[in-house]
Amino acid sequence: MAGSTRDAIVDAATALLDEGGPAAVTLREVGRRAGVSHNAPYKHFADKETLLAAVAARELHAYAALLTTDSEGGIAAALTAYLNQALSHPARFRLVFGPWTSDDARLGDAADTARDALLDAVTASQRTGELPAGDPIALAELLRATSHGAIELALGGHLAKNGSTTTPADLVSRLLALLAP
Amino acid sequence: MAGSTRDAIVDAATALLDEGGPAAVTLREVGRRAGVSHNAPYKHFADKETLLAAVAARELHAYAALLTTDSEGGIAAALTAYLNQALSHPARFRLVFGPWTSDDARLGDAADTARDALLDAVTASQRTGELPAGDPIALAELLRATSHGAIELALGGHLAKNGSTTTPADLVSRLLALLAP
DNA sequence: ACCTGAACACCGTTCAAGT
DNA sequence: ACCTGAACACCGTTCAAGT
Repeated sequence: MAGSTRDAIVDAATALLDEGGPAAVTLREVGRRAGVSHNAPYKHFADKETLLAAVAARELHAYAALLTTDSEGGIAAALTAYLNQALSHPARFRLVFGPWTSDDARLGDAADTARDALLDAVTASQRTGELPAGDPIALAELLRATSHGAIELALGGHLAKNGSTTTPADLVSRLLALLAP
Repeated sequence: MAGSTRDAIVDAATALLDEGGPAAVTLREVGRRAGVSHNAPYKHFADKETLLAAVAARELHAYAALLTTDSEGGIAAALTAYLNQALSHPARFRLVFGPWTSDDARLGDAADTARDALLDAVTASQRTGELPAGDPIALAELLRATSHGAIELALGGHLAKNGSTTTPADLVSRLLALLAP
């Protein structure tokens, strides 16, 4: 079972992150859950940050897969899948797009894969007329910015305040309506 | 000098946050810089999180002030000021809109003040015709979501990649152009 | 009311040693 | 090649005591 311990470590770290945020991810508890000693992770990852980078990379690949699968339903379906994944795994979302001191190569590659998947969904939707012509990169960046901001505001409780019942999906829908040719 | 020690503590925490991110804000270093012992902060704040909440509340008031002052130049000027403040103090931005386990009352009030200031800028711009009629709250939320997402992507290095030179200001400008009546 | 110094529990990381 | 147990430095927090 090559990499079985490594996988168990990443699984444990992801579960702890989901349960209690970054503060709950201690190498001691990770080791305990993975059935190894508290410093066995150092045989697989340089340090805690590199372990978290592996968790983030895995999540970025999940985003890429979602965007690819659901882009057949157009950009609206792809973005809906993106929002759902982010909102149901908030700690992972914040980890992925939070501050990274070291630039792990795997993490950068995973980020590129997710970005490319969104770009493909945008160009496909331009062909079907769901989105207007023009630079697809700029279009993808605008869609992503609004989606991320909506997610962040929702996670922080800054949305749906003072009688407002706005959801991230509402904000993205409105942007798509503005963009529609 | 009532509150002088307290101010020195908040100042030191803010400076450490700017210099090295949240990890650099240790109560021991805060105390050292403020000229007090490493646990004097506990006489002014319940714990580290409450101290950081004070830093965040202060920054939120700065956002509110910027939005109020520059809203005379219309929503474009107000949002430009917002982007500039966020991009020049990235760690504070992430602290303010990051995950909060406790809901400090001061922090909630400060967030409301900033949100109201943006809302005022929006309604003013609706009067001058810079923004279309319609629910100003929904409009403010859309503008804020796009601004926040653009800031987050820029801070994470996900913008201006692969030959793209997009800035947060570009994305917000594009949204404003789409919204213009 | 505000502050200090010692102490405690916990965590990331390193090291010598085992298989 | 992978893992363990002891050890070190550092941090948040608490406590008894001082002014």
